[in-house]
Amino acid sequence: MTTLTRKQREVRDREAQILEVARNMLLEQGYHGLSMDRIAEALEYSKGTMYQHFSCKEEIILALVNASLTDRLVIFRKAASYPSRPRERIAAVGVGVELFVRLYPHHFKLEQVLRLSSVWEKTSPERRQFMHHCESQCVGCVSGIVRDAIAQGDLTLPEGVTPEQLVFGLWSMSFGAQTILASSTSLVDIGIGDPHRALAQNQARLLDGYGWRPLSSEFDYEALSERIAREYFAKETEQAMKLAQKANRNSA
Amino acid sequence: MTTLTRKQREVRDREAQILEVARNMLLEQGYHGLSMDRIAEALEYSKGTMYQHFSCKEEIILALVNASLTDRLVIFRKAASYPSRPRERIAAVGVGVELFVRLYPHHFKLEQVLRLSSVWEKTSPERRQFMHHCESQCVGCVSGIVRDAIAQGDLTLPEGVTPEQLVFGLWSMSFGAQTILASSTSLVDIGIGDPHRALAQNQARLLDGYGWRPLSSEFDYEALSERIAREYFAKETEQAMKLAQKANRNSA
DNA sequence: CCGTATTTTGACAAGTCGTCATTTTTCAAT
DNA sequence: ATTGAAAAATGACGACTTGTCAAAATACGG
Repeated sequence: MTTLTRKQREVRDREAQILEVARNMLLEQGYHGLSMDRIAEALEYSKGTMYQHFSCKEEIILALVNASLTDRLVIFRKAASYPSRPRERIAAVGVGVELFVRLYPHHFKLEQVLRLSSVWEKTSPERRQFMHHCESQCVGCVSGIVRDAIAQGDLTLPEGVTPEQLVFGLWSMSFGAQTILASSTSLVDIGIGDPHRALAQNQARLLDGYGWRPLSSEFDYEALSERIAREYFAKETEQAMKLAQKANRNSA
Repeated sequence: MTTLTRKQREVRDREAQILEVARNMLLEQGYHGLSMDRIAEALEYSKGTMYQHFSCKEEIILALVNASLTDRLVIFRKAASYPSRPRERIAAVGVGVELFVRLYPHHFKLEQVLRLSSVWEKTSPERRQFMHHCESQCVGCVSGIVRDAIAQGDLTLPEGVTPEQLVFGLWSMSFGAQTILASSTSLVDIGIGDPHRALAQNQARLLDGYGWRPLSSEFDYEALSERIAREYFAKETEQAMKLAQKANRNSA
């Protein structure tokens, strides 16, 4: 397996370096702050070499997004395998998403850039496909849980409503909230003190609205989430903690 | 009132022309397709003149967004004044948003661009403030309805849940769905045939989840929405129809 | 008709991206 | 070691940005 020549290893490492530098540039200086010249300068390579790794800067952005999306899928799969009633497995997905957001605080900013048509259109079919794969697998994880709930009699969807429609509800709410969060300075002004909590509660209420049992009033939702985070996602939670501490230290 | 010199009128008209040209450019060629040079060329003015109207292209984008946002606020206010039970007034807001989306199909694409930090940061405080004003007024409209519902006994929010939190739920879901819609080619692949309908139903279920009466099962939600669109928003609906026809003609 | 005030202009500086002919490096075969 | 062909790295270049500003064109009151 490890039959990579020194050259090949060098190339692979450099790719990682490019992504690392690009991520920081994007984070610190936004989309316009990302420039091929400056990445090359930072790594002490020429611009031409950069273009041997990525055909344009949009490809770098998509590569970054795909990297976090890969990890998100791992989290989704683990959450969907949480050995419990479907309603609790959905809660585990919610916990997973929150952990993901904490582990990749930049992800939604990048995804936002990527969704611009003039950025998206420059990306390669290969990377696009990979992204779509990750996305549809994530949707599939959740709709699988929905189907299990129906099979077990915990949930009955009305005529004409598909599991995917319900998943779309959770997805759009989560995506919307995270995007607003990532790009809005002042959510507190409007009266939302703890947006993550608000999101979790709203999602729970959406499921309640579909009559998915047990209803959020029938069990301690917060306690469950906390337990899932602490026990089932122990490793990820710890990692997120460390990252938060590091961020604190840097800002201090 | 009409004490504008010919010169002043010229200037005002030109501003409208700039926005018109810029909107089409953005729509047809995306963010990267918008260039000051090309706007100037299209209007047969020099670039310098453009910069007398807008200090940068980001300002143009925000001006466009503010224009549609102004109309959105009008729609929200009208919807909130729908003379009926709060639950139906909320439905009217939903109808209003859908009409808005149809009247300004470009709005969410532009808002998406605007939310990029590197775009937002270049805009002027005056225009930012105007946008925030529109947004908080819209949120205020909806939270007013929520408060009315509580006062009338149709809705009881649990301890620690504010009306704004519920509004955040509706907002994030709507925003998320519209953004996904505006930037995703293939929602059908995932199994969402009619996203607008799916959104409306999910929002209704969210309110059901909070126990806001009458529940969506207790009245014909679709019929109500249709009636509101046809009767209460007659003018706007007709306008949207015309726009759709025009779009069809153009694509044919 | 004149002189000032305002508006318009487009050449310019500084900065992008992506290309591609040259140069440099690598490495297997001698 | 030496060679020479293949692969990789380079950076000057063309074509594009945005935003500025001295100079030219225009407007307009007296």
